Order: sequence, then structure tokens, then C-alpha cells
Amino acid sequence: MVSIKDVAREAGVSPQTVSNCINNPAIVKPATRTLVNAAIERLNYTPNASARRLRTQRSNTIAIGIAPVSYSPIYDPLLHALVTEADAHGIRVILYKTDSHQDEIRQFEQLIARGDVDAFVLVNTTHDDPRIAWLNEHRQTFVLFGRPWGRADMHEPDVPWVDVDGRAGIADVTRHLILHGCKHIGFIGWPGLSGTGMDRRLGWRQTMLDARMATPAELDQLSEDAENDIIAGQTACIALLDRRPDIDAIICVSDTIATGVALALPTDTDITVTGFDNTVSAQSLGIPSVAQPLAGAARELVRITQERLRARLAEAAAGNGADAAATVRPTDAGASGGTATGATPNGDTDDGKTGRTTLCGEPDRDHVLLTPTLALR
Amino acid sequence: MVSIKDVAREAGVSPQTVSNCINNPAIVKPATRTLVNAAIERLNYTPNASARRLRTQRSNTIAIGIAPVSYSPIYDPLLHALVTEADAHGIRVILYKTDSHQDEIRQFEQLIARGDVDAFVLVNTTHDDPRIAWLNEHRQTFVLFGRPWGRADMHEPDVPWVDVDGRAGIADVTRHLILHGCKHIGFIGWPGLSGTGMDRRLGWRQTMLDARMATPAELDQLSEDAENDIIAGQTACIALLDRRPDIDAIICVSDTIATGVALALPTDTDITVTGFDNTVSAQSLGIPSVAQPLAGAARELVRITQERLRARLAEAAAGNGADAAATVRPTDAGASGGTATGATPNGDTDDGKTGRTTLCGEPDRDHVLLTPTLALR
DNA sequence: CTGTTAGCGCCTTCAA
DNA sequence: TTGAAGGCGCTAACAG
Repeated sequence: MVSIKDVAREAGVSPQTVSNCINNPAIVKPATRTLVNAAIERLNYTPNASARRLRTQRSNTIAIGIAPVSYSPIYDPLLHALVTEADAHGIRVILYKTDSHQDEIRQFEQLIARGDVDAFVLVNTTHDDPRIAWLNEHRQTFVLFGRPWGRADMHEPDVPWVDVDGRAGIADVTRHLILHGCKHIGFIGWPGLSGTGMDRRLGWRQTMLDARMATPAELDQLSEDAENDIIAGQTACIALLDRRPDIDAIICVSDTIATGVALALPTDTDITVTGFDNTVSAQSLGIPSVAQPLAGAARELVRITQERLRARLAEAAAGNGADAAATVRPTDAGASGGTATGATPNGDTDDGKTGRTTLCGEPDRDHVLLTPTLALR
Repeated sequence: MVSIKDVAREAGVSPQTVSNCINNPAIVKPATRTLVNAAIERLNYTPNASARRLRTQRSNTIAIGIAPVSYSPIYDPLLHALVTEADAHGIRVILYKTDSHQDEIRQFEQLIARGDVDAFVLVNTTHDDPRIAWLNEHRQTFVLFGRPWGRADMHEPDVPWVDVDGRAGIADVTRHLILHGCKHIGFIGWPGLSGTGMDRRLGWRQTMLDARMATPAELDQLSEDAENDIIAGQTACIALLDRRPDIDAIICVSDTIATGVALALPTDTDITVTGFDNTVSAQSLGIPSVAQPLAGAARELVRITQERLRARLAEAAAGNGADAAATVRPTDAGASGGTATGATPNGDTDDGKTGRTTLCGEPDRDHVLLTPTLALR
């Protein structure tokens, strides 16, 4: 393995100058810099990560959990997006197993104690999640993918998250169908009080009401519940059509349910079916679907962890300085300005490029709701 | 962070003694050892991974790729199994992105140069895979999950792999159906020359012939091809039943196709459908399925990488010594004894516990074929 | 702007 | 059986 010394010798400078060329090029004289860079190129030098980590006490590594059974069809694409984004920042992604919350916390302890990780991405968080409490108690850096549904205040500065606005996605689908002349649009969602599920259903409900496509009483007729499997989707579809044979479109909360619906309908039907997650399965069946912007989500996940890490570092550095509070935790600005529900009124601004919705003009950089796109066929 | 010095002070010994307690307990006096262990416990000490890696020049890290789109429904469970097994050996798993073979090789270069990784798990390998050639040229340690189909010799010592014996799995299913009185057992497989697909089909064919359940001509009638989606499964099912209305069981090469078949059949049918991979989807539909032994596969993947790493280390150490060749590469023993096809005759031994099939009594530790289990409903 | 010094935490000699 | 010295590769602080 070629080390910084080899490069230094090759370029005829000291190891420190080589280091500077890499970590702080501005302070090196351009002539020397090109000299050194040429040597780096020639020797194909890459700094040793362990040595750098040991020296800087930063691992530049994000950890994300992997469960015994996949909790979502988008998990692999999410991992890929995260790895891609992290890679662009020189950050590695390491996996840890999540057999239970308790086991997961044990993994946290291990990873932290060994200095293997400096931030965590948490998935599938629940109301009063012990992992969140533990990480905050131990002053660790983390970010959730998915909102902490059920928390009284979803915009606490201590609990940053990135999520995809399922409600807006389903609202988009609904509007799209209305524009294409659909009159009686049904919805099949998940039963129970799942935050994600209720949020998506609300996207349909609200849009239907706003467009005066149905009365609240009619909406109840147009709505069905189904567990997340194909058979349940079929059953719900049949029940729905039985009650309302005039239906001309069915919006489903997931691609799995949409698959059941599509297969329950006669092949020559005019009824449009839509799904959520834009899985390969939905694609091969030609089902339009709401696609989560995973690259954008990954970008925000990495950004938030890095910003908070920086803030924590600054905080530590300012510990001896006097005016710590003034410069510290810039990411908290406006964090408490959000609403308890995380609602995103349609009138809010959207920067278009990232599809990020900002609340009330006061950007909350620690709680990011991304707008999904509609994958039509 | 608590370091080895803190423990040493706490226990009233030198840092080296603490180090010995951890890495070579045998040479420490029992009394001192318990003293030190108590201090470690009390301070909750864990050695810093970066420092250890820097010192030992071993990363104790395995890398596995993640593709933009999931190539298999078992990938998440595989990752979980791998992380679990690695964890038990004090090894970490890091992800790298695999956008193309060329990109993947670039990732290899990065990971190696930074000293982040000392072994790779390769998935989805193809005939004449450039990654395999590259890794061997650069003397890197790796192991494939899945056989290198299409290679002239699948038992080259340079190309170790772990795979699940799809043929045996499908043969098991076939025998099971025969035992339960099925007379006319159809098969729906993938079109084309996919090694995995052909192997699974062969499991059915051979078992049918051996049991005299059909003539070769009949087998052609009982066989269909389908792309790996639900609709194709439905279509193939209909074609099959059209040709052979007397069919009483349909074995499918995948759960996706099995799903299509199950949905194409009338609800009151007596025809049994089986799948492959035992996905949650198949489970919720009540489809019996062949389950891959992923924990066992992970165990073998880790074992092979570690053995080969050890061998490589010994080789390097013996570089100055004289009789290098004698002790080096113990894992190669019998490696060339396999057959070109990787066929596993039914009479071969099986150690039962791991479900591992050994070839001709000569264990080939670098080419492991695991026997899947049948998940009945 | 460049080089020297020192040390991150650990483990492998080798001496006591 | 235990301890002292040295260095893995890198970078922060300072001296030139």
C-alpha cells in the first residue's frame, strides 16, 4: 500500500504538504500543489481510512439497519440511493442488524464504542420509539427516514426526519384522475391507525372534497380497507365494485393491493387502478404508481447527518470558548415553527428541483417532506 | 471514549497486559486476567476499531454490493443473514454501489486503497464476469453467492462460491407432490438459458423421469416458459391447462410466477401450486415454496472469506520462510475434484445439520452447495 | 508557504 | 508473566 510518505518522496516535499494538498489545498502554493497532485496521480495514492479516522476521531460512516424480513419493497433502492449519496461525500455506509429494538440499541452501543460510526439512519420508527430516546440520551447523531407518527410534536429539534409526502402523492394521483374525466374514484387503504396509511387516505379524501367530487357520506362508500396482500386487494376490489358499480378508478395505498385489484378486474375493464412505490411488479403490470424520490431523500438524510455532526463538533469546540450558544446548532433555526400534524397545505412553496416542501416560508432543515412523483404508463 | 490506558490504570497494570488479555488471554496469569476483565467490564471498554485496523492492517470488514434495483426478493434477508453471521465473528459489513460492472470495479479500487475492506461478496455473477478476473488479478479475497454459471470449470480454486441447490429443492418439491398422489405435475420456468432457471427445471425433469411419471415427450407438454412476472405466470398457467387439462400440480420457478398461476386458477381448484424463495407474498397466498437456507449460506460465505484471508496471510508470512508451498492455501485441497457441471447426484453425502452437500466424499470447502428446505402450508 | 514535532489507540517485538 | 519501546498512516499545531 502506498502511503503519504511515498507521495512526499515522489514529489520531493514533506508528508505534511501532501496532507495539506488533500485536506486544505488553499494553503498550498499552486506550483507545489500541481507537483504533489501529479505524484498522487502517478502513485495512485488514496489516504488510508483507518489512519485518518484514528487521527481525526471521525469515522465518516453512516449506519443503517437491516431487518430479518424486508419491511418495504423500496428498501433496496433506498440503500442504493443512500450509498450513492454517501459515496459522493466520501462517506461509507455500514449495515447493522435490527432483530428487535433492544438488539438494535445493543448494536448502537457496539458501533459507537468501537468508533465505527458517527451517524445513524433509523427506519420504521414507532410512537415513543426507545431508539430515539436512547440516541438522544447518548448525544448521538441520527435522522429518521419516515416521520415519527404518533409523537405529540413531530417537529422537535431533537428528532430530525426525512419523509416522502404520501398525502401529496395520492392527492396528485386523485387530481390526475379527475382531470382525465374520472367521476367516481374509490380508495383502498390499510386498516387501523397506521400514520402512513391514514396520511395517504387523507390525500384522496381531501382532494375529492375540494374538487366537490363526492360528499363525505359518499366517500365512505368509495373507501375500503385491505391488509397489504394481493388477495386482500382482490377482496376489497370486489366489495367496492359491489357497493358502487359506477366506479371508474381505484386508488390503492400500495402496489401490492393495486396488483390484487388489477387482477380482480376483468381484462377489458375501463377502470383505472393506481398503486404506491412504483415497484417492478407494478411496472410490469402497467399500473401507474406514486414513486418515492429516493435520491432526494438520500441527499437530505446525508445532509442532515453531516450538518448536525458539524454542529455537534462546533459545540464541543466552543465548550472552552465563551459565546458557545450564539454560533452553535444552526440547524435548529425555525425547527419549532412547524405544526403538530406536519400538514403541508397546498399553497406552500416548493423549490421544484428537489421537490422539497418548506413550511410557512421558514425553512426547517431538520424536518423535510419530499414530494413524490407520479409514474404513469 | 475509554481507551486501553484507562483500563490499565483502573486495573493497575500496563496497557500491554490489557491488550494481551483481549488478544492472547492464554499468556496472562489468571489472577491478572480476572482483574483486567473486571476493569474492562466496569469501564465498559471496547477496543477502538480504527486503531486496531491501523495496527493490524486488517479491516475485518466484508463488502457487498447494492444495485439500483433489487435483483432478488431474498436480497434483504440475505443481507440480514450476512450481517448477523459477520457480527458473530466481529466482522462488519459495508455496502458499495453496483451501477455497472465497471463502476463496481472502481468501487473495489476505492475500498481496497482506503483499506476499508478485506473481502468481497459478489452477487449476480455472469459468464466471464470481469469482476472475478479483476479481483483475482489484484489478489483480492472474495466469494460468490451463486454459481458462476457458464464458466467451463465451475470448481476452479480461484473462484470460490456458495450457492443453494435449486435443482435439489425443486426435486424435493416434485417428490413431495408425487408422494401425495399427484400424477400430472407441470412446471413453469424461465425462458432462455439462465443457469439458475435451467438447473431448477432439471430438478423437476429428472425426478419425473426417475419416478417414471412421464416420458420425455410428455414432459415437454407439461412444461411452460414465463418471464418473471405475475401476468406471464397467469398466461403460462392457462396455456398449460389448455394443453393438459389433467394436470394436478404446477411447480413454478419463482414465487412471482406461482402467484400468477395461483390467481389464474379457479378458487375451488384442487391443483397444487408451488413457488421458490418463500417470500412473504407466497406466504400470504398460502403457496408452498422452496426456502433458501440464507443463514447457512451466510455462514459459508463468511467462513470462506476468513479461511482464504488466513491462507493469504500465511502465504505472505511464509514468503521469507522456505517451505511456503507446503502449508499455504489449505482451502485449495480437493478443489479441482469437482465436476464441470456442479451436479449433485442424489447419493452424495449430506451432513444434515448444515444441509451442505459434499462432492464424492472429498470436501470442497471453496465450492459449497446448500440444500434448501420446503416451506409447506 | 513548508517542514518538524507529536500523538490518535492499538499491537508486536523484545527485554526485564 | 509483565512492561517498555516503537510504529501502523495520518493530521493539528506550531516553528521556520
